[in-house]
Amino acid sequence: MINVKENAELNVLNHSCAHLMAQAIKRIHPHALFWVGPVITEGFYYDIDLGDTVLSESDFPKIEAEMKKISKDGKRIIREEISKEEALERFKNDPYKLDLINNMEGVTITTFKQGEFEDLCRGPHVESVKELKFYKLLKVSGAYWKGDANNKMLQRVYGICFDTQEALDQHLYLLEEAKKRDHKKLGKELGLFMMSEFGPGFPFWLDKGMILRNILENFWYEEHTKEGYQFIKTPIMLSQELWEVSGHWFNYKENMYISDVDDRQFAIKPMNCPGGMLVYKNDLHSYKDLPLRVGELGLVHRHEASGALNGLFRVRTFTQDDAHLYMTPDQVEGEIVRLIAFFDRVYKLFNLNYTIELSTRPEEKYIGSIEVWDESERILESACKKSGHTVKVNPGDGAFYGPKLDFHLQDSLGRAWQCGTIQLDMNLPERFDLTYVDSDGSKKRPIMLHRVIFGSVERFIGILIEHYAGAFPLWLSPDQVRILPVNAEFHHDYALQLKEKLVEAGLRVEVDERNEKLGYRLREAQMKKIPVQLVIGDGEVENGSVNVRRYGSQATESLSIQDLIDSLVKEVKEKR
RNA sequence: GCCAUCAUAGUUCAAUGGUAAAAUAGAGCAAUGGUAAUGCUCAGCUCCGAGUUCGAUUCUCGGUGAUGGCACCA
Repeated sequence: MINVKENAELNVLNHSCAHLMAQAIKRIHPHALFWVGPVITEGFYYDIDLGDTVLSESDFPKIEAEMKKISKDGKRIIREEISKEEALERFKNDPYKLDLINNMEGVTITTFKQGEFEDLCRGPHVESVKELKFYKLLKVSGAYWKGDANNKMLQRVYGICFDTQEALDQHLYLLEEAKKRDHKKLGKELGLFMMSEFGPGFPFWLDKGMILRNILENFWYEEHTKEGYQFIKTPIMLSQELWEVSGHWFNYKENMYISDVDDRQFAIKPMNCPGGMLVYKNDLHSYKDLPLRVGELGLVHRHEASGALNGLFRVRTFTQDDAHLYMTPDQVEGEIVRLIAFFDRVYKLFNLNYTIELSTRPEEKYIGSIEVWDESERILESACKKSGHTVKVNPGDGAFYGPKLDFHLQDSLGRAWQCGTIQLDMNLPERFDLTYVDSDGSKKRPIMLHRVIFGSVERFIGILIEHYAGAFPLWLSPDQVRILPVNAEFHHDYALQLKEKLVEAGLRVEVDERNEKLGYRLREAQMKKIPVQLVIGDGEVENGSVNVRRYGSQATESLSIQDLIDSLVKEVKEKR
């Protein structure tokens, strides 16, 4: 995907296009009032107050036609600097512009005018509306005024503009490709998971999806074992008192599912940490035990807003690949360097590129001293640098309990996903009074980190589905090999023997012996994106070979059974 | 939660104020096949509730769910 925002020329083009769209809408709906129309990563939008008029995508052709007319007319776009008084006078009938003007202090106020349409704007713009030729309106939605849910909702129209027809076509093509990869669609087609209206936001995992999940989770356990983690499983339901200690009862209650058990209230856990704290406190810890790395694939439930639900990307129950790390202050930096290397290894395996962002102390709502925050942020940043990463800083974006590093993954279509995170927690160790015994026999407070690599297993699988477009590498693929006997009857025995040998070697294999022509069965195997298809007929039976065709390739290759097994087993082992 | 759009066989979809066309998947029969669809037959559907109407799958309202955004967020 093209990042319009980072390309100065496209940026200007898109912003001018937003004005062009506003002008067209104003012509069609003279009562329209406009809030702001910025450029975003992919195009632009404009927030519009149309009173009772409702825009829908079916209005786009009309608006686009009007835009074309204005563009053809070719008015110049004229910049004008005006005084605040002049601005207030000129836009006196527009409450939205007045709001903007009244909030402008010590800046030059400029307007841009094209024909009859004038808009308050910082610019810059293209010279003339003539330059705006290759654009498309994409979607319409509601958006809160000033992004505040307490405010009224405006209508937001999205569009995008390019400097050539080819670039526009390319973009629209990528949007279509993304649709084809939609994990909700592929998940259904490949039998990975399902949704039911009886459980909105609660995915059902199907046979093939469970295979994928189990592979990922086993992989996770193996890698964490290598990294010196121990594993626990904490209950999904715990009493109110615990959530009061952790603070969730006061800060997160509206997102928790709560139930009466005997005479007490219990909550289903929205996070794993409080349970993890209890495990830590179950033992006395020596400084010699640190750093202590405790992992949990923890099933959590959160009552997410109904409108937020989205396939596997946003669900109400999910499994976090969580871990809590406890350490002494002087172990923090080394531990984070180690974590970053670990994250790197995992993401690389999936061919996912990533960037790291550091979120720092919030302006107002935070606990602990500024000195400790500054020191923690310094350590996080320095660990990134030592790992050879540049860090983007998001000032004030940290949690109230500590700063964090977020890992933003880029999938094969260039889209970004926030998955991994490393968070320093200055809150829970205090609340739960965590201690370890130091070398001098005194009790000390450990530093605690939360961290996830996948983020949630569900979301990560959703990303993988779209990233691979459903065609998983061999080691991840729920179905690895499909055996296709040319004639179900004649080649039956050979097919079963072959399957047995492959299964013996640890591969996931099915024989398709249905009474259908080879082409028919092969087509289905291709559509199910099964990595390896083995055709066996008279020739293969005769010389004990297999005919191999890989997903996505037309080429076929003849191999001995042993060579096939060796190469597939090697491929799985190397996680290719 | 908010705004908008949508809801028809397992799936993908057509049509209609007089209970619905098709493809694909499924079952049966015939065909014994060499790298993306063999033919025939059968069976299967209007999300839930109310209203308008002689009659509603179609119109209206409410509910539920989904999709695209907003707000929230792993």
